[in-house]
Amino acid sequence: MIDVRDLCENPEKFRDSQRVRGADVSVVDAIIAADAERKSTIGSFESLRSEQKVFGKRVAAAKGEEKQALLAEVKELATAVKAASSASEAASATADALVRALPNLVSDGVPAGGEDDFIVVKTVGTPREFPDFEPRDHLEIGELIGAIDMERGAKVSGSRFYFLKGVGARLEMALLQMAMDQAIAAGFTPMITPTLVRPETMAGTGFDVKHDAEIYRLAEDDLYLVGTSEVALAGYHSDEIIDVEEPIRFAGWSSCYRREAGASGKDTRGIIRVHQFNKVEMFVYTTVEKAAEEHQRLLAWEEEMLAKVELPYRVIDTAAGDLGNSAARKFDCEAWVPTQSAYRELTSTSNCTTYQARRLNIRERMAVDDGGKAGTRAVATLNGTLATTRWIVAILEHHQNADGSVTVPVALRKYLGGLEVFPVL
RNA sequence: GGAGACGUGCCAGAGCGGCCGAAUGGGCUUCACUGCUAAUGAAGUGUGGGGCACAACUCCACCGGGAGUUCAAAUCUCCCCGUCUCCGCCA
Repeated sequence: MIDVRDLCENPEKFRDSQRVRGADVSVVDAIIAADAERKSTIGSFESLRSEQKVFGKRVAAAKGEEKQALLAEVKELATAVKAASSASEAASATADALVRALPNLVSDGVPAGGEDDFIVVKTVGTPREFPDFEPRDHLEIGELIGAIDMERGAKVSGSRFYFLKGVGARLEMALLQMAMDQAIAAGFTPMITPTLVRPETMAGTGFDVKHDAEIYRLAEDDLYLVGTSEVALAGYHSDEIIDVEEPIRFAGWSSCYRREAGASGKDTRGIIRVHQFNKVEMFVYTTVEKAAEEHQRLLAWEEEMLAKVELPYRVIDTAAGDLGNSAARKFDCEAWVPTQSAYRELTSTSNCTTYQARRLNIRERMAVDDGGKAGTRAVATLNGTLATTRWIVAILEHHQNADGSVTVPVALRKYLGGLEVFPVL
């Protein structure tokens, strides 16, 4: 969530942010009003409560008849306190709900508009031409080399489920391992995270547990399957005061689960859009001041991975309306998928500034000059993809040969026992 | 799955209806002492929120989380979460 004090002091900044997102501007004023109401109800509760406490001391000191008289008198006050208390709780809850529903303040420079209004930051490499043969799509190749079995995935688990088999399974492990190794070399702490989390953790990361159709729920246990290890990694330091003098960098390895509820009919072929996949995700806790430059670093690490698998790609600066609630800015790396003649998202890195940290109550201690009191403030969080199952799509298609075999990118070979080609079976 | 114990501040650990935001010890910070280190002494040392100038000051809330009893709850009751111990069961 955002900083309410900031919002009350600079409402126009937040209205602008809502505008570029194409979101409702009036909520800004609704929040200001709700916050004023919250303050006024807290004020009346506190003065009544204070009065009650003073009275309570007199009751404790008194004896016999005098005590009985005081008790009779204070009972009325007690009901008034109770009423004021519930009024202030209700007002706080209302204000809180409004604030939590407000998406993050969009960073300066983010293009306005929706999904199609992104800016291409740069394009790296050139899409491969296929002058000598008609390229096969990743599923056709995957079946030829015995890497992907969609049919049996559907038989066992339903649509959008699959088996990775043989070189397919090996490729995925190689990819993720290479991502982990790169992260570790860069100073990240490797993490294998829970994939079922509590509602508070889900909500803290910015997901709406009740309404988000993407989330798998285990109603019986009130647990939620994560769509990314970001959720668990953000929750890791919840309700803590941490030291982010040096950025805390985690590389999370986990399976990810997505219902893909709004995507029926979209990307139905192959493993480009599936209910379950694996991912290595970078997650960073840092200061607000350092967040933007860290964001660039995350992007650079993603590009380093893309270079290793030798794929042409472009980087886009996602438009405000397509940011999601938590992000203030988001860069996607999209690799060229030959049979679709399109760039498809392989990585996504978001700067969530203090949005997630506020929801999850993750703070840092501020520096003090002399022996005075040290305050706290929310940290910034960022995340970015290093590798996912979807990368297999681009790798198989881009590196395919005329006979259906696939040349293994050089950097991956050492993770595949030196294998240079995935042969047709 | 069954039985029980516990959950307090940075840590350890008291408190078990009002005198408790919370003893005591350790840690940490500052100051003093000291040739340096150590030792010793003194003071300070939570978070969030309201009033107010986001100062001083003052008030309110917080003793795992939530609900309740009471004029009053860290302290009593209930629910949830977590930790530990024992028994059973099982990859």
